[in-house]
Amino acid sequence: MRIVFMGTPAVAAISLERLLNSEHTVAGVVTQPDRPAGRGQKSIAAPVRKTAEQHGVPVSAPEKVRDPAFLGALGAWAPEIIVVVAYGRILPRSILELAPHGCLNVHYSLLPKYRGAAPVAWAVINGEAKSGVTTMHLVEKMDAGPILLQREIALAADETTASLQAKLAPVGAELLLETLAGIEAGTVKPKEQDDAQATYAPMLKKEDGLVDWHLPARAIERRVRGFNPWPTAYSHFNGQMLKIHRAKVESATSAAPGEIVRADRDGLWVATGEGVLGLVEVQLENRKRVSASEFLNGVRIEKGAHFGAA
RNA sequence: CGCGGGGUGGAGCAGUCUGGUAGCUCGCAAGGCUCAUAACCUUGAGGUCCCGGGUUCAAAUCCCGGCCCCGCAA
Repeated sequence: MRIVFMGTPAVAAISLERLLNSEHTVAGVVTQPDRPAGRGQKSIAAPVRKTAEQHGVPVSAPEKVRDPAFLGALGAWAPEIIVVVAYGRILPRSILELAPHGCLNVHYSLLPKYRGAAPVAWAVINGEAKSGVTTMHLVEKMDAGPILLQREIALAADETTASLQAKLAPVGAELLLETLAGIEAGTVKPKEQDDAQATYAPMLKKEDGLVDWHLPARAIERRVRGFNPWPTAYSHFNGQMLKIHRAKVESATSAAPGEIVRADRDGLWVATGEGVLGLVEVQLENRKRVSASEFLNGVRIEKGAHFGAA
């Protein structure tokens, strides 16, 4: 089929790569404009743009998706179907209805669960045993379109958003091809979602990473994994921000949430609302990430020291 | 020119403002103690204080230039 691909981050680039290596024709690619990023002010190109350019596929990166010039170019590519993978923008009806087969979306959850911007992270945060990928037709309501194909995947006990993302990306690329083949053959039948079963996975914010020590240790540990690689779980120690990259759970406790109950070669143990959280790998602001024992080598822990109060 | 922090024995850090014998925790080596131990005690090895200039009687510390790392913000 003749396809226009819309996407932005690395996960999307993997699907695009797969499409480019298939029998389908990618007529054009749409991605987010390069934005100044990084420590200096360097303009960083989105992964999808890099992939497209490596393959010599024309790229459009409109500031506004309703820009008439862009819509004209999109129409000129004459797609039979538009494939959308983590593009990062709500598409207007004019685009949803532009191609004969409409817009096909790859969503990284088992819809109707986890509709929204951060389905992978929330699946980890909520301690789900399984997640997956869903392909569906885009409609105007967020992630509510009819489902085409779906595939499950089990989460590991130490799953992070980063690791799950990495697992899901190739599965999504594969499911995308299957879906396209099914559409061509007329064998996949759209199935309406049961809206009553829908749950939402809102976009994460920087502040979400701030650890609430009143939560149970196991909940905090899941958040540490869910917020990896972004925004990263963090707390405050001696007035400085301390990121928590990895942690583990221990049961017993009898101290105020946030208080350091033990600091030895086994790690840095902090009391929570329920149970004790062992910090395994941390990073003080402006410092490199280090193991708990290395961190403790350089800090002096006073009796009653605690996390939380900045 | 987005804001800011940092580069000190193998690791993590203090010391830099108020120049003058390089310090702490850990690791490592040797010895001791112990039924025993990642425990404890003693001793020891190990450092171009990122690089290059400058100021000074004297620079980890002050000044100029460079390289590298990191946090914030995007």
